[in-house]
Amino acid sequence: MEKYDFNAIEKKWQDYWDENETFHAEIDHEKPKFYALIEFPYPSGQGLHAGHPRPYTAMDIIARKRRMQGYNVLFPMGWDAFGLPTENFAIQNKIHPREVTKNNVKKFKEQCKSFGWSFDWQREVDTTDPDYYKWTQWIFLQLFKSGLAYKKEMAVNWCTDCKVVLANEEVVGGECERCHGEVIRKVKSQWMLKITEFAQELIDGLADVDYPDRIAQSQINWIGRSTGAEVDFAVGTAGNVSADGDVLRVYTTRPDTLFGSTYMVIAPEHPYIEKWANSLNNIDEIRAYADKAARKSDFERSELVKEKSGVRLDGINAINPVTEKEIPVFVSDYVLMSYGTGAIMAVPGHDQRDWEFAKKFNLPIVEVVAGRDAHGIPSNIEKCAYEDTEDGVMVNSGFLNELNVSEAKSKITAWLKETGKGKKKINYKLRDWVFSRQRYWGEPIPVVWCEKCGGWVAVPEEDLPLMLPEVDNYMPAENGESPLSVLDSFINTTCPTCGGFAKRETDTMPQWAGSSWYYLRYADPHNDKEFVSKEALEYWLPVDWYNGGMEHTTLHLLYSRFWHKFLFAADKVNTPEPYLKRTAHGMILGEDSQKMSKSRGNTVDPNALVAESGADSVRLYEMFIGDFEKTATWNTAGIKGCKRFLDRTWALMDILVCGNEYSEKLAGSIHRTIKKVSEDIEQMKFNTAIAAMMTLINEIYTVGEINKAELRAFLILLSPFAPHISSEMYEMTNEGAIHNEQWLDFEPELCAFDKVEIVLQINGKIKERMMVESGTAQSTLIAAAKENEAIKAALGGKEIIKEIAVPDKLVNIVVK
RNA sequence: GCCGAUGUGUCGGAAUGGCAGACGAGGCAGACUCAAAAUCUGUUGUGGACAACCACGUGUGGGUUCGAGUCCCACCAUCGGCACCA
Repeated sequence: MEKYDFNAIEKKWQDYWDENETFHAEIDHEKPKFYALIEFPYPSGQGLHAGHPRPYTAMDIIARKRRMQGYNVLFPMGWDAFGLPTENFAIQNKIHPREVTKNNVKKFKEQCKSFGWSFDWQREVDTTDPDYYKWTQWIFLQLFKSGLAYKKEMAVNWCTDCKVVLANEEVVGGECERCHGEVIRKVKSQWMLKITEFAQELIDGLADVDYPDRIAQSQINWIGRSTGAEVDFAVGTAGNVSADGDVLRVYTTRPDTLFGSTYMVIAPEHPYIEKWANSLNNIDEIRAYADKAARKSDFERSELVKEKSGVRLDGINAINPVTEKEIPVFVSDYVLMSYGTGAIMAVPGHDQRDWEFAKKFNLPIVEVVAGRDAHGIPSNIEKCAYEDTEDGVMVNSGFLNELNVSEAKSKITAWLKETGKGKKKINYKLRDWVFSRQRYWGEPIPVVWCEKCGGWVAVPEEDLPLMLPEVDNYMPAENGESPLSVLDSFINTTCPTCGGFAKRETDTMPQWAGSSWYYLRYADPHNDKEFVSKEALEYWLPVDWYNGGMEHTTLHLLYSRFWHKFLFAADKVNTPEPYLKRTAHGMILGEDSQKMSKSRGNTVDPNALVAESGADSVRLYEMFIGDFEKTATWNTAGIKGCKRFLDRTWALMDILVCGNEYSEKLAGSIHRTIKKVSEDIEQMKFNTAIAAMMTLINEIYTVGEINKAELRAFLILLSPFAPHISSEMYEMTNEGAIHNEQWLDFEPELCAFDKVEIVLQINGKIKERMMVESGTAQSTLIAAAKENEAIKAALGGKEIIKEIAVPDKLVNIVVK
C-alpha cells in the first residue's frame, strides 16, 4: 500500500462534494429536519485562526452524523461582515470596505473548503449584501412602527479615538472594546431599541430551551430582575421640609430597612441638582463634582473609586417617611443614573457601600436588623454592614419590630401603598439597546426627519434597501457624526408622507443588527419578496442546535432572542424562541497559555497546518485537544499523534481480509466503540470519542487483521471526524459513497465483556484481583473473595464487620 | 469588591462515589538502517527494596462514607466576566 497522500485525497473529495452539492439541503417533508448552526465569522484580513475550526468541526461532526441518521440537515455558513476592522483597514489603505470584505470573504471561503466542513454553500449569506441588509432594515422598520425604536438624548459612552458611541456592553475595562481608546460619557441623541419591554419574556423563555446552566444564568444575571419598592422622600430647604412638597423617588430592594435610612444619595447626573440649584449654598462645588464624575464611564466609577467620595447638597434635606426625621442628601458617583431612579435611600447599617460612605462622612449608622452571620457570630454594625436577609429580626423599626426580613418587606410595602408614599416595584438591570453608530460600514437606518410632519418618518418598505451611498472618505466627520452626514445628495430627500422636504438619518446600525436574525435568512436566503417564507420557517425553524463562543452568550444571544421574540409577537415567525439548544466551546489559547493575538505573536495559522498534515489531522487534533467546553492550550506537536492515527488507519488496507460479519475477536470492541462514539458525540465529548477509536485501532493491530465488515464500521465511525480519508477508503472497499451510509447501531449485550476483573479490598485497600463471569451475584463474589488465598492471609482471623460487593467492580471486606 | 469557572504525571488530558493517570505527546531502552527520518516492540507517577512487595500520591486543611479526584464546609491559587445594581 502506498503512503497516504492526504493532499490528493482531500482535494479529490472536496471537489466531489462541491460538484455533487452533497450537502445542499432542500425542504423535504419525507424526512425529519435538523438545523445545525455555528456563529458565522467576521471575515478579518488575517483569515481563519486556530479558534475557528474547533466549533466548526464540532458542528460538522454532529451534522454529518445526523445526515447518516436519516435527517435532512441544514448546516449553513455566512459572513458577519460589517464592522470596524474592515472600515479601519479601508481608511488606512484607501480601499472601499466592500472590496476589503470581498477579498476577505474569498479567502475565508477557500480556507473553509480546505477543512472539508459540510456547509451548504448555496445558502451563504453576507450581512453587507444589499439583498441581505434590505431585510435588516425591514426588521428595524417593524420595530420602529411598533414604537420599539425611538430616539433619545442620553449620556452614552463615547470613544475618544473611534469617535463613536458604544453600547455599555461594548466598553471593556473602561476602554473601547475595539480600539482600547479612552471612553468618556457624552450626551447625544441616539436610536434606542426597547429590549427592556421583553425583559420578563427573555427570562421566562429560558425555561423552554436547552441551554447549559452557566449560559441561562448569564442571561438571567444580565437582565437582573429584582423585586423591591419605590419610596418617595419629601425634600425641601433644610429645616423647613414640607411633607406635601417636592419628592425624591428612590428604588430599593430592601424596603424593610427604611427605618435605618439616615441619609440619601443621588447620582451626579440627577436633575434635582439643577432643580434645587437656587437653594444650594455650595452649588459650584456640587457642579464641579458632577462634571468630573460625568466624564468617567460607569465602569471607572464603579471599579477605580476605592474610597467613597461625594458632596452634601448643603441647603436641602429630605424626610424619612417612617421616622419623619430630616436627613441630609448627598451626591456621589457610586450611585448610577442608569439604574433604578438614580437616587437611593442610604442604609449604612445594612449596605456595605452605604456603610463606607457613612464612616467617611461621619453619618449616623442605625441598626434595624439584628442577627447572626454564616459563622454564627452576632451582627455588629460598628464593624461592618449586616447584609444577611435569611437570619435576623427587625429592631429600632417601629411597627416592624420583631418581624423577620421577609415579613417586614411585605408589611412595609403594604404600608407604603396605603399611605401613598411608595409601591412595590419589579426592576430590571437591563437597559435599552443603543442602536446608533456614527460610522460608514453599517446598515443605513431607514428613516427621514420631516419638519412638516413633525418627526421621524419611516422610509417605505418598497424603497428598501436604502443603499449605503458611495463616499470619498470613510472616517467619521469631525463632529463625530457619520461620514454620511456630509453627503447632501444622501441627506436631502422628500418625506414619504407629505412629499415635502426631509432629511435622512445618517447614523448606521451596529454590527449586532445583521447577526440578530441571520439564522432566519439561512432558511430562505434568496427570497426577494419576504425576509423568509412561511414555508421555510415552518419547516426549518427553530434552530435545533446552536454552538458558539462563551463571549457571545450574553450580548449576541440576548439581542437575537429579543428580535426573535419581537418577530414572534408581530406574527412574523412561528416559534417563541430561535434556538432550541445552545452550547458553548472553550477558547483556544496560544502555546504560551495566553489569549492568541497578533500583538503577542502567538497566533497559529490553521491552514499552514492543513497544508503540512492534512485537514483530517487538524480536524482530529482540534477535537482531541481537550474538553470541548473548556479552554484549551494549543500544542502543535499534538497533531503528530492524530496524523499517526490516520496513517495507521490507511495502513489497515494492508491487513484487510474477507468477511461480511464482525469476527469474534473484534465484535465486542466494535460494538463498544459504536456505543462510546455515538454517545460522546451527543455530549460533545469528542476527545474521548477519538480516544475510543484509537483504542480500537490498537486492538485491531493486536489481532493482526481486519475484515471488510469491520473496516466498514470503523470508517463510518471515523467519517464525521475525518471525512476525506474515510470517504476514500470506503470507496476502495465498498459500493457507493460513505455519506449515504446509515449510522451504526450497537447491541448492548454485545458491548458487555464476558469476564471482568474484580478488585478485592480489605478496609478499602486493594489486596488482590480475580477474574469472574460478568454479572456474578454479590453473594457469590463475597464467597469467592473469602476463598482467595491472599485475602485469607490478609484477614488472618480478624473480626469481619462488614462485607460490600459491587457487581463487576469490587469486593471490600471491613475488619477490626 | 462581586459573579462564574478551573486546580490530576514532564505536557495535553481520562475517570455513573468503586483499580487514579484511559488516549495522545514527550522521555528512556531495543529492532530495522551504513546512518538518519519514518515505522515497529518494550518501558515510563513519586520514594524505598535485587525482588515479590511496601509506603505515598488528584491545590491546602477539615468532614461525610466500607470506599472521595468526584459529595459537604473552610481556605489558597489561577483564569474569565462585571454594571459598587441599592
